[in-house]
Order: sequence, then structure tokens, then C-alpha cells
Amino acid sequence: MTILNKKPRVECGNCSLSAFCLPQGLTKSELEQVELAIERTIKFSKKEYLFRCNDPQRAIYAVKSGAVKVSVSTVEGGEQILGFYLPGDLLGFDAMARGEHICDAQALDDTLVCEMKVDNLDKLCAEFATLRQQMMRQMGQEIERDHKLLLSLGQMRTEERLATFLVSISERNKLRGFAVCEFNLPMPRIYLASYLGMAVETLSRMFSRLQADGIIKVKQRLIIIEDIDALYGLAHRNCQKEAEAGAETINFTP
Amino acid sequence: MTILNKKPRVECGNCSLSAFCLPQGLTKSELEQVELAIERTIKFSKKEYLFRCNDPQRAIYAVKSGAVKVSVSTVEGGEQILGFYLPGDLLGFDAMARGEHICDAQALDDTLVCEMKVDNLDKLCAEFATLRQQMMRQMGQEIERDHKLLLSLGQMRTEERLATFLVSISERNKLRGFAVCEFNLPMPRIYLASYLGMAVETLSRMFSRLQADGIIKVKQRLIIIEDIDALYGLAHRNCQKEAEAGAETINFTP
DNA sequence: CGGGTCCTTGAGTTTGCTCAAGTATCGTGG
DNA sequence: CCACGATACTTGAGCAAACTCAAGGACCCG
Repeated sequence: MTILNKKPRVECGNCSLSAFCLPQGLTKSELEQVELAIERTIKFSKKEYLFRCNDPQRAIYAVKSGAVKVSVSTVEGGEQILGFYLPGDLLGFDAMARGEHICDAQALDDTLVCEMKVDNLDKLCAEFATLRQQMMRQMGQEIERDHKLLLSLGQMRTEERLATFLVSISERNKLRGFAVCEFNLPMPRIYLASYLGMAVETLSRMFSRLQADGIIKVKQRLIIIEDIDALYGLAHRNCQKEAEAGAETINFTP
Repeated sequence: MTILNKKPRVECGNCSLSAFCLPQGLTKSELEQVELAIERTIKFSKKEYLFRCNDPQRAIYAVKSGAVKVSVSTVEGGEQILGFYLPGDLLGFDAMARGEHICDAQALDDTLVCEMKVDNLDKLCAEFATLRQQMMRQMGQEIERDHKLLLSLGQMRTEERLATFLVSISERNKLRGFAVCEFNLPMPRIYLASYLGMAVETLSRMFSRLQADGIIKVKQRLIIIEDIDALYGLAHRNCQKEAEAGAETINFTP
């Protein structure tokens, strides 16, 4: 972990991710206050932990580049991945409840994050209703994400899970103005398999099957969607009721 | 849905559940304010919905008696149950993010709840840091619950899931001073099966297997734990790392 | 070029699902 | 109070999905 710039001068106004990050919905003056609360930008190297289970909550992190995986583990070392956090995503809200983190967050690559100290953030929350609301919204998104994953793990078969996942990436990319039908997965198969609740071999076979069916093209982590309607067909079959897809946290590499 | 008492006079101070409910951790004067915010007590009949997906958030509900199941559904009618809420539990926080509920809440039995209008609650939140924190804690518990279920669905086999579930009920009962080794499940098999991500038949077989092994005794919804160590053995194998079990939402009937 | 990690594929097995029938329990109305 | 129907639960048999084990290939980095 390397501290890149101390104290002032993080400029959300100049950050291309601000529309998806904490500043979303804040007024200019509120934003300035928030910027002051951001103490520094930090680099985490690949495999480094941003925080671990039971660590006291220090900060909320905004991913600037790279990728972070969040997971919970069993005593035996079994690991369930809960989500992947990509540029523009915020993480660390899991500790808002008890002041301690309830999951592990590990960098998948060298990762740059903005660090917002919770103490500062808390003070601002007392002052600005908008920020308070924004925090709530973030925690709500966390819950929503979990619900979708639960629906996936509990009700879908493996092929549908993968299709749903690919669709969610594609949709996220669309939101951000990235390619809808071609992207690199930021995570190795083993983590994706854990996230989707299946064995690595099964995941690999499902990729192969989708490819054999002419729906996607797979080359290692590069995915090209060839028949997006078919993919939606596989996924949509068991996609959540409410029509309009909300912003999904899980994603691409540009 | 029947409104039982209008406007004032819900008395948290006299309620036996207050230690587990919203008042937890509030000072006396704060509590009085909260009591004023509680508009009324409502009865929902069996199968009635407290709220449905996409409904605007009206209130937070505290279960006084009965039981509520919360779930999300797929377009095809597949239903994933996310949790069961029992006396002392609070629900409705899923809508804090977008102002609309993102899941369905249905009464499993005739159910009495205290209704706290969010408008009032929001005002109080601006005023009292404690209450704000308490709200955060509730949302955090929601997240924690989801994480545990994800770990269960993603990493455990059916027998372990059931064992883990039974253990969590037993522990919750201990916390509330109820019987640790004998309780009635408040939900039918079909809902429990959905919650645990398995077919009803599989759930039934697992109950039978645990009974055959002399670990529990099953008579419809009455469960008697005969060998709690063995049950822990089956569950603990894949129980979450952090040792001390937090309050779990999911439970018994006295 | 060599070693390690990551990914894929095959073969065989097992878990859990589906379909189907049978039993128990409960509420309702005769 | 009993009979009836509906709902809830259990059990069996056969099958399919997904897992495990094992080996081989691709890619990356030093």
C-alpha cells in the first residue's frame, strides 16, 4: 500500500468517474466539502487487502483504477465472493453497521483508490441531507446487489447464472459508454466461479458451451458477445421482475 | 390489513421486545420521540403483503407477533426467499436506497406490527445521531444476513445448509431466552426450501436424515435437537470465520 | 527457455432434482 | 363430531446437472 498524495488536492470535479461515484447528486459546495474529506489517494498492489474481516472501519474507498474482489470465508478456507468492484464503485459500507468490516476486500490488480475517512464523512453527514441520502443509497445498492446474487445462486442453473452475469457486465458497460459486446473480464476464472457458486471446471464448460452455440466468443478473459439476444434469452428467463436494470456493480475492463 | 390503534399510544417502554427492536440503545427522551413517530399498530392477515416490490416506501415495520417472509421473484414466478422476520425484527430498510421496495414482504401468519412512518423517522434522524446510527446498524444487519445466506448457498451442501439454519435458530432463541433445543418453525417446508436454495423434497430428506442419525427429532414443524454438538459439527464445518455469533434474523415460535 | 499460473477437457461419480405416489394434518361445513 | 377436501409433508425411483479427479495445453513473467 502506497500513499500517493497526502492531504488536500483530490479533485472530484476533474475525475471522469464522478458521475458514478460519491459526488453523484451533490451540489457544488457540498462537493467541495467532500473533496476536503478525501485525505489521499492510495495504491494497493495486486493481492493486497484493502481491509479484512473484523478490521475496524477506517474509510470508504472509491476505486479509480484496477479491481477489487470482496468476499466472506468459512473456517475451512472456503471463500464466497460477494462482488467485484471496478472504477467508479465505492466500497467499505459493509462496516457501517458495527464499525468493523464483515468481509475481506482484496485487490485483483494494482489498484488506485480515493480514501475517505469515515470520521470526516460522518461529520458531513450530519450537515448535508444529500450526502446522508447518498450514503443510504450506497448501502441500498449493496443490498440490492446481494439480492440479485441470491436469486442467481438460489434459483438459476449454472448456464443461466453465467448468462445473467455477462448481461449485467454488458449493461454496465453501456451505462458507462464502453463497448457492449466486447470486454475483458477483470477476474480469473476461479474467482468468477466462486462468485457464481460453481466449480471452476463447470464455469469453463459453460463458457465453452456458449461459444459452441455461437452466442459468445471466448479467448481467455476476452469475451465477445456474438448473439446478444440469445444471451438475453438465456439470462432474462430468470431475471429480476422489475424491468429497468439498475446500475450493477461488477464489470469490465476498458 | 387492520389498523388497531390510531395516533399516539404505542408504548415501547412496556414492550417486551424493545431490547431487540428500534429502541435498542436510545436514551429515554429519544425513545419518547420515536414513540410519537409510531403512528399505529397494524394487523396483517395471513398471506397479506406488507409491501411489494416497487411499492413506494411508506414505513419501517417492527414485528410484534407472527412472522413475515421477504423474497424476490423472477419473471417466471420463481421465488427466492431472503429472510424470515420474527417478533422484535425490523423490516422495510430495503427501500431506504431508492425510496421503493426491492422485495416482497408477506405475512406467514396473522401478524401484528408497529408502523413507523419514514417521514417522521427521517426528521428524527437529522436530530439524533444515535437513531441515525441505529438505522445504519439495521441496514448493516440486512447486509450481514445476506452475506451469510450467500455463503450458505454458494459454498455449502444441502445438509450443511439445513444444519447451519437450525443452529442459527437455536442461537437466536438462546439470545431471547427461549428454548435452545426445542422450537416450532414458523414457516412451511416450501418456503424454507426456497430460502435454503433446494427442492422441497431434498429438504424433507435432509430432515429425515438428521432424524435417522439421531441428531434431531422432527414432527412437522416441531424440531427437537437431540445432539446439539453433532449439529454444530455439521454446521460449524462451514460457519463464518468470526467466532461470536451475531444476532440472526430468522427464528422460532415460542 | 523454464516454471508457474491459469484455463480447458475428459471420465466417472455423486448430489440433488423431477416426477409420482402416498400419508398426515388442519380447517370447514354438514 | 365426523367427513371431506385442501394443504403440507414424506418417500421412492430414475435421471440429469454439476462435482471431483486427473491430465494436458496456453499464456505470462523472469
